[in-house]
Amino acid sequence: MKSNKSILLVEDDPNFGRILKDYLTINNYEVSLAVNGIEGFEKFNRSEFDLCILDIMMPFKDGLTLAREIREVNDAIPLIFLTAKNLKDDVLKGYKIGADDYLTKPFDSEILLAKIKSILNRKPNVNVEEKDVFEFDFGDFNFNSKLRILAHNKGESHKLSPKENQLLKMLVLNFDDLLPRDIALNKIWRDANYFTSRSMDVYIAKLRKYLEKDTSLKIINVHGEGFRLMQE
Amino acid sequence: MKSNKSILLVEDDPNFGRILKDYLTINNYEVSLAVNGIEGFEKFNRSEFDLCILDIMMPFKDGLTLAREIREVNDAIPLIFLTAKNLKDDVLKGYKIGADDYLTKPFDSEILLAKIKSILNRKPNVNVEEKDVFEFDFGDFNFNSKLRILAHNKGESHKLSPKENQLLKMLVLNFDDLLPRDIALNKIWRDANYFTSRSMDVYIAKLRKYLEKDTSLKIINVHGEGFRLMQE
DNA sequence: TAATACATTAACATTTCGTTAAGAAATTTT
DNA sequence: AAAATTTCTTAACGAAATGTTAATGTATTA
Repeated sequence: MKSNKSILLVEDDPNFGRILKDYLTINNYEVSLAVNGIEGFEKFNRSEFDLCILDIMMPFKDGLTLAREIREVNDAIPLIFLTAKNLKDDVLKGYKIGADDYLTKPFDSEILLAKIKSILNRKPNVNVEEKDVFEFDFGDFNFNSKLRILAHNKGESHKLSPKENQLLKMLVLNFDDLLPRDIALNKIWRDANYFTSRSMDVYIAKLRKYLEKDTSLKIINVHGEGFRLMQE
Repeated sequence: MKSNKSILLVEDDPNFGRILKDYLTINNYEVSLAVNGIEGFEKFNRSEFDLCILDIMMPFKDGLTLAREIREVNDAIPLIFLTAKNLKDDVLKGYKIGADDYLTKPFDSEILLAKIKSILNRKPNVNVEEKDVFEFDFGDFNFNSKLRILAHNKGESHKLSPKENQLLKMLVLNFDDLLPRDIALNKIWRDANYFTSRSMDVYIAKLRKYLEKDTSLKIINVHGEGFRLMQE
């Protein structure tokens, strides 16, 4: 029975890190401890984790930067931040990156445990089936979302910016179907409001410009709902 | 921005409740405020919410008891608890019931907002239950209510507005049967009065115009009752 | 036939979208 | 670390889509 969930703990204070690791281990989690953001990211890439607990204040690479890097690779894994008391800004930045929760040090270990359980219980591994496809052919294009390259059959290639890339990928994954605005906004911009919505429109316009080399492809708007990439 | 999420807020302090409700409303949530657990449970059962924020300390029926009742009916809806001081026991009880998060009063409103967004953005909790049917064939038409397209077999497609779309969907779901006026009004216009009724008439007229490409289809009026989509 | 309910068109108000451009912010190059 | 480049956000504004209401006429019922 390997039901033990594994946790990546990144904490620069060795004493505190050790104690916390032991506490979590006693409570049947498999814990990997890294002492800074750089080591944290290496460990993250080397194995699979169910949850990350990141101290925000760390030398070399802080927890927020690490979180951004992790999010680029994995947009689903739950993140919990540890922050010194009253650093509201850090907390909000954390949520903006896509944190699931935060705790202000010093915190109660039982509560951390409850949070971990709560977070892990509600996510029975959502993205299991979603094997990460990153190359697509549609219309006259070949699109590699890992290299962020959109190549036209008989034309030059185009490098895509991160946002262009994510948006196009979501459109392609929903080819001929609706990509709801809110879903794209919450996934790519991590917030759905007037401004992010305007920003998304700008990116739709950019993508339309790229795609117009194949006139059979269209990104059409469904008013009030979202966009649909289709071929006529 | 449409598709506002709705929140049930249960808080016995009327001043605080009012302020919090207003704050959330400004931030585009639809908030229903209840002043105690009893009223909270009634409201919960009367309509659909995306999230509940429950004060723990309340007269008559406290937040934890209310949460247990809610969980009996709905084991997925996110719950956030508000607790007065650091009443660790309450917090742990809350998580045991299946809370998603908690905040200790006084708390920062921006952080509450970030938490709400974080919880609501990991969406797949909500729509797991019923896969919505959204494609219909009737007469010479194919109707896709997700893309809001009404396509004629040998003719062009028609884009439908949200209200046209909802109304046609209700008619189709009641094909050959009566669609009562107030049912449609309450569902689509969220209110049944003289003006919404006139507006519905306008939309019935629009739909009739679309459907007249297939002369066998009719939307007939049942005087004083409603409408009936039928094929003769 | 009077009262009520329904049908249709058109004018208007509101919301959402598309696009360009300016300038922040981040990243890369020098 | 300064400069150049790329990426992203925000503003502005016109265009398009949507929704409401008024006005007027027609059908149904009592």
